[in-house]
Amino acid sequence: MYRTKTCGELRLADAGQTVTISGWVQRIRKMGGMTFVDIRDRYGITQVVFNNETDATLCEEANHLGREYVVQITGKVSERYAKNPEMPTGDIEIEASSLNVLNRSEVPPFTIEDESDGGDDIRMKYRYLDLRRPCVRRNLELRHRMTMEVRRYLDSKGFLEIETPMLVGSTPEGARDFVVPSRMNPGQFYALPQSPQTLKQLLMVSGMDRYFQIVKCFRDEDLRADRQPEFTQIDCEMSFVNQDDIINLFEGMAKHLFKELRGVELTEPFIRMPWADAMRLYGSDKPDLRFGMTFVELMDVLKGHGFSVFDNAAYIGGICATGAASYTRKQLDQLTEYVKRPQIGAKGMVYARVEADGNVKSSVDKFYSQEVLQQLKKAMDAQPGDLILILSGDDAMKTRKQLCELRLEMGRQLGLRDKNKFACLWVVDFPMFEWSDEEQRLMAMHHPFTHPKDEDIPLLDSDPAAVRADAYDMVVNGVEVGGGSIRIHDSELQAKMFEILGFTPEKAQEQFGFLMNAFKFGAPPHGGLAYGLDRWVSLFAGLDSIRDCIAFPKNNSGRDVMLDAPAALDQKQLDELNLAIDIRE
RNA sequence: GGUGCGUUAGUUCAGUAGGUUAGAAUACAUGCCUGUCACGCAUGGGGUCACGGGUUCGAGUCCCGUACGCACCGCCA
Repeated sequence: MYRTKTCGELRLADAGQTVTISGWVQRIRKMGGMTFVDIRDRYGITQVVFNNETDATLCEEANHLGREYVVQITGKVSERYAKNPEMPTGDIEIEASSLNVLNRSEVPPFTIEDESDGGDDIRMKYRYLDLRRPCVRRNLELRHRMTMEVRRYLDSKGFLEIETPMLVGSTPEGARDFVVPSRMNPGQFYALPQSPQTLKQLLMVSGMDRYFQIVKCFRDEDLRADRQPEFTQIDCEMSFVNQDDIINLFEGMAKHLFKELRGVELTEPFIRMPWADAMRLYGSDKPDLRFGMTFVELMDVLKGHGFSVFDNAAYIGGICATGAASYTRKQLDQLTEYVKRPQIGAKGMVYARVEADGNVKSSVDKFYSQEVLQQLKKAMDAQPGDLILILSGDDAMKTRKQLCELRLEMGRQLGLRDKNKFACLWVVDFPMFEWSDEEQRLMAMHHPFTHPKDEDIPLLDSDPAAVRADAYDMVVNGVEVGGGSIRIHDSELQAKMFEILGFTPEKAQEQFGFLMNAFKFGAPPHGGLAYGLDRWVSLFAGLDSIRDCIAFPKNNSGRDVMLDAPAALDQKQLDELNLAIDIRE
């Protein structure tokens, strides 16, 4: 038997017992005649004491242990002379009577403790050591608890967990596919699923009624802190439901997760904000509602006073930063530089302070009378001590996105984006299509299986860009944590959708014939939603990157530096797969 | 495809205006130490300053390029 107790469970009440523990050497403290060794396992750290007077040979052995040695220790649990209130096991120690080195360790490339890692590169190369650090391990424990709660919740609602294949066909719409060559079908390729979207719809045609799957999805696109090429979705689909049914059920799940995993009771229904409002008030389809600072349109107030930048602008929008009138000229210049960065692209920024006496002092005073500035103050609902920041531009949507970046930055600077505060909402009524400059055609904003709003179906022919969809995203703290839609279940409407998206009937049949055929055999009305598991865990754990809650993530370049993947194939493998490599410049 | 920041001891970092032999902490090794828990003290080993080129009498330091890492834009139905 390797152990009778773990390193996290012994307490004062256990004193007097003889126990055996196994674990890794965290740290050794040699005091001369006695030696303390901290032993770590997944459950905690327990101090073992070796005493020269009790057993000189054993104590000498302990002196030659190294960090991360794997050891098995038997001894008597005893109350410490000097207790450590910082440790859960700090009241006791084990007086060692035997020491068994189960495995030695080289000196690790970085010390295994919360405060230090070797930097991202070395952490990932030695990820198995990184995962020994409690702060990283806790993220995986949270992830486990979340998947368990998801299964518990969905099972209680009658969902069936059904697996769908990882080797599927490539689809043209959406992200790039990862492809897998078929040895038995020379020159042909599988693709890894970007999501089980069409398969889960087919399960609805099958009458499965309620499906879910905690499933890996694959997208061959560039990475970000919140984007990995393989990521995990909590993928769900339901039959005989409308948008409200789905939103209510999954809002319930979100509240269940908040309660069970964060101890946060969310009693109010989540706000349901039309996409158009989100864009108008926050300049984003995933607004961070932890703070206000909503946009106010100022064209009526500020145009026509001789300030040509505003007079020529199609859109002028302002935000009011409460209490920020004390911002210095330098801070304001830095903000201006921030919004002028190429990634944001604003031309400039105008600011106005509301002073203690109620007067407004702006960066464009020479164009505006105090009377007009008072109108500005009123429009912004600004109080003495507040700071008004204004952006303008030719293109309302682009300017709103710039203002959105400014709002988020101000929120950050004013400490309004507290990781322990949560603001949840649904963004609903997304547009059905968006124009792609690159492809010179309309693209599905959500995906091509999304049902248009019934009242907008007549517009499909006359004004497709104005059609709204039965699509919805859940947004928490400015993060899109999930999204879904009611699907089309009528093969004719689906065919029409492909037509608008620029598919010929032949192409549509070739790519999605299996789905449209299935719809001819009694497809029920259905819809669903997918939550991003990695993003939920990151949100609850307060992580900056989803990498930290994935056991073995890819780096910024999509590489696994531990496995050194991807890598070239040898010629024999290429031959078997009928592949030739031709790398272009 | 693009922008920004970074790369100095095993690790985390400092390195002044371009000037002798590149420092600190920590880790590691050895010794001392019987109540430590970031123990302490002493001694010691450890560096192709990412790589290549350039400017200069002289480059860790300035310039150009490359590689790698991170963040972001594009992209992500």
